[in-house]
Amino acid sequence: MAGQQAGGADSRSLWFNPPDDRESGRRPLTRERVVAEALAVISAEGAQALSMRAIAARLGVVPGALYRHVRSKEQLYDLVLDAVLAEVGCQADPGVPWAAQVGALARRLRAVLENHPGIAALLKARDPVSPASLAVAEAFLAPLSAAGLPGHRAALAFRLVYDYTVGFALGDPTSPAEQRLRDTATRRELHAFLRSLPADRFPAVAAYGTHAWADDRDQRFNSGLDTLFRGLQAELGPARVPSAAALQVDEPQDRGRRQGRTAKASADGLG
Amino acid sequence: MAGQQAGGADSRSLWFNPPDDRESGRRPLTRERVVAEALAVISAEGAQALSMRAIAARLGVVPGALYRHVRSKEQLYDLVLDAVLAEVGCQADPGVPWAAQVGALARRLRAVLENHPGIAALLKARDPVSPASLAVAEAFLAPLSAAGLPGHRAALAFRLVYDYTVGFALGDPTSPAEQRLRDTATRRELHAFLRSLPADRFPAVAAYGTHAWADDRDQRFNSGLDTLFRGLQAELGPARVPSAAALQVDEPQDRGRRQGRTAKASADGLG
DNA sequence: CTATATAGTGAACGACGTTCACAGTCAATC
DNA sequence: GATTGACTGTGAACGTCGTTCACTATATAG
Repeated sequence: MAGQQAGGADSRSLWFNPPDDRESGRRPLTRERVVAEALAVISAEGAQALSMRAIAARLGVVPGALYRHVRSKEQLYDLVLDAVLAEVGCQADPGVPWAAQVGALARRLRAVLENHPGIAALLKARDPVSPASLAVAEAFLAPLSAAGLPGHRAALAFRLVYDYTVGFALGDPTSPAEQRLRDTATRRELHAFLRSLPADRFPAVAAYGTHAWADDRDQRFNSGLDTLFRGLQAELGPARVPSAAALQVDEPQDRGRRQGRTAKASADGLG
Repeated sequence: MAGQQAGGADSRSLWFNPPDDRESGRRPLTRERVVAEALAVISAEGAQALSMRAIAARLGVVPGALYRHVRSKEQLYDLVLDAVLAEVGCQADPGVPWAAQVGALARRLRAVLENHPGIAALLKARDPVSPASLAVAEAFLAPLSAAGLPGHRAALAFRLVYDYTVGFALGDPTSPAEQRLRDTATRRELHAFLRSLPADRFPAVAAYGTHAWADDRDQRFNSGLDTLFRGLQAELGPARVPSAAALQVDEPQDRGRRQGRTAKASADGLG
């Protein structure tokens, strides 16, 4: 909404349209622009490189100017987190089994978090209750409770999947440690080191350790989600356990239970 | 390696044991003392309050002096992480079912992490391969593979439980956000806020949200662990499958196992 | 045209990690 | 016993950070 005060400037000098505000110039600062630039810094150089001075420099402004639009760096963190979480699309397709819905959401959440390196740490450390975070929570809770989990259980299941996803995204693939593992040589070195461990003291690590540290992240994440869903499914009833590998394109299972138990849960106070 | 140069000092003067260093005096700095003081700062004021200058002040020393014993704050982080992980007792009781072993270990890990506020974030962000972290990995992997999970699966299961535990500990109960939730008034406020959400946009959050944010942490952690174990059990097969593959490990490995300095040397190598 | 609100400036403050020339101390050597 | 030399700790500095504050420029209202 902050667009067009350009008219005033135009009327002032007919001859010379200053190269102006069109794309980069003197466009006035707004909170949105500050947050957007913060996101740009994070995407480009990671959250640990986010400094007030860097943002100010990119905006062609002196550091102190930012404090007209943002109370503190802490508040900026909250705004940034909300903006990032808003990038998770929260529309769901109710025609699809619960595990597929929740799985797709978790995958989107992980993708968004890993596109903003270092943001997961902030998210976990602050855990703000913001509009976007509520939308995410709703998107998780709806299919879980529609699947038949009573309210309390649905909330626990949500936190389980959410904590796992954020926790996973924290081991961020652009961190120096993970980056080094991308290099085949260091990977070989790590393998060799792990295998060289004394077999009487670290037998399992020596044997399987390489999978635990160097395996493909996608596979690890999806496998974890599958295990998690199997556990939730078992909780849901001894019915059928869907083969979880292909949950993204599964056949519809049973629909029409949406809005089962909404009324009940409002009865229980806090435990 | 750094222990006992005291012998030399003793032999030097038979008559007079200088009142000295007994408790506080001029005792020389060592890497261990620096790390220990760092742990003390973290336990007392959290990891975000850990500064070189704070450690130096507590040790009655000028900041630059620390750099004689520690290359950088980064290296100090690695040393601190190893020291913290070493506090997780890794001796297992092979007589109990795998889920009990893994569960007990995960609970100990969480307890240790939450006793050092803010440490989980460092652990996740750095994920060092240190002596103590190898010991923890071994303690997780052994019962899992002994339970019949083939090596690859055991490694994935270990990472799943480990990532969940560390991720959970990250939402640290001493953080300002969680601390505020301890206060009944703010809790009521949060409840009221959640229930006041537009029921057409956030029905599930309005109904069950309070469990997701304000429920007891212990209950949440244990419930998550249970769900997780159910998932792993399902993966293990409806009946226990005694896979002959990895059973060498279910023999008690090393009962008198003091978790010693064995692999310590290699820690210095990777800093 | 003047008065007022406001967005941005420039300079500073204190805390941080880190470096470096120097001084103090002790063991071994000449 | 004096000299050397290796270390350990000192004091002061550098550059960066978040944040504050008195100021100036600007744009609108009366």
